[in-house]
Amino acid sequence: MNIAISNSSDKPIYQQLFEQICAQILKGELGNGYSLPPIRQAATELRVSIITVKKAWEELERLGLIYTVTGKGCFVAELSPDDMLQKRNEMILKQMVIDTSYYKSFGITLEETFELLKEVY
Amino acid sequence: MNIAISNSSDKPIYQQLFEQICAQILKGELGNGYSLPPIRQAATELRVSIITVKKAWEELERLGLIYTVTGKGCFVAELSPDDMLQKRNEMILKQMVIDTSYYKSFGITLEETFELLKEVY
Amino acid sequence: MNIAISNSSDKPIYQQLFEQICAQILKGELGNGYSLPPIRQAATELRVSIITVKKAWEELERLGLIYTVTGKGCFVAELSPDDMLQKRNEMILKQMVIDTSYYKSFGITLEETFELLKEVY
Amino acid sequence: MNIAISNSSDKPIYQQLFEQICAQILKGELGNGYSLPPIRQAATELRVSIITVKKAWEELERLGLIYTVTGKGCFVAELSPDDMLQKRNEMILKQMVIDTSYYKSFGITLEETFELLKEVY
DNA sequence: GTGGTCTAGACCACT
DNA sequence: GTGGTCTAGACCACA
Repeated sequence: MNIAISNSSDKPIYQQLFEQICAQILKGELGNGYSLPPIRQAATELRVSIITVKKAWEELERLGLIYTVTGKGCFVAELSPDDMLQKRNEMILKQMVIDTSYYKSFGITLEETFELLKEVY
Repeated sequence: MNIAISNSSDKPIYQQLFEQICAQILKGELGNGYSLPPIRQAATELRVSIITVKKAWEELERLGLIYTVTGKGCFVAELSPDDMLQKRNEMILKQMVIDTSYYKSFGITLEETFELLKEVY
Repeated sequence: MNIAISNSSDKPIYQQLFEQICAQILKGELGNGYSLPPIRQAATELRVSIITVKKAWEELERLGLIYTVTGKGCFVAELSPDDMLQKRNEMILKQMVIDTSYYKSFGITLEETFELLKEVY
Repeated sequence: MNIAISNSSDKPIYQQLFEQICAQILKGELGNGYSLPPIRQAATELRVSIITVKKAWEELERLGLIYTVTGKGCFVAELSPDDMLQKRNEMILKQMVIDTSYYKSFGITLEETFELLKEVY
């Protein structure tokens, strides 16, 4: 578990939690069947409420990235590398549709967007 | 004034207003010195609160895109095409830094990002 | 709003809330655009926590039965009678698959199930 | 003993155990006087806790489907085919009352329920 | 010990 | 006033 929480961010804490673990799973950093820390322990370590952790975990479960077994813990779902790549692109695309609609509202072309993107990377 | 407000969007209404007018100005659609409609009129037409319109106008003024003449109204600032292009890129870049940090958290490369971006456009 | 909460039930409160409002919407008792009571008011009236109401509302929104507008309230989505009927059957079928797997584990036939069902109705 | 345990199910494990053995007894698959495996052995084979098995066995005994002879083991009670059929229907009916109350909350008729039931079977 | 749920009260952004 | 979020502490069922 390597999570960074920012209180000053405009993103809700549970969202930050969700995104970071989601990214780690889809990067393959947390192997299949990996056991996530107990929500209470995670809450204490990250200095957030149990409910906040739970909300992030629930979203992960809804996406099929983890599964929880009552009384035992939460575990990373077993996904093939292909599944993971596809799910990763799905998530990024979904966000990209929103992001680009903003860029496009300024009348920017795809090529110009590429140019700016290169600067940022 | 050609504005589309969406209640179902997760963006606040004043932000939607701000972004759309901002884009129109920087695309050159609203010429120098163009007079924005009075706040009350805009609020009525768009069926939003006066406060909401005020907030959007204030943000535009803060960026130097419009200026207010008390008792007369709000007008589009006089910007050269170069100024507009630069300001446009500034605004897009600023947002792009945030957007790409999300993409990068998944370990995606610049090339892969290009690929996905093409799909979206 | 005509909701009955039971603390002794084995179902979580937010689930009871969700199911009852869901049923009322799909029965057409709450017309399109009907404004749900503010979560705080609902919480007070039903003597439950804000968070509990919120959780039920979230589930309703996830199913597309209501939509929330920050600062304004929550409203019943606009669904055609056909949409409602289909969604109703979807929900019942989903539960029925679980229920019948239990019946079938006893080796009961469809006809015998009908007989018992008649008794219950 | 032919039992399938699912961790991903929302039903507690002891409940799954209970239901499956119960069904097997009432289907007549486990004859009168059949000796259930010792708790420890069952726990090992099914990879569950002894406590979990114990809980399931207790529930079976409470219903009079098995009886324990201290120091010897647990045995399937002697029931006539009629007793078994009646007990089976009792158990199914009890669950059906709960299940149908959910269906009925959507305003569905008995006939419509039949239709959906046919699809599921 | 684990997850599942709930409460009461709080602060913030938006309209 | 509305929804959105968060905390701290609590009780329960399950393994």
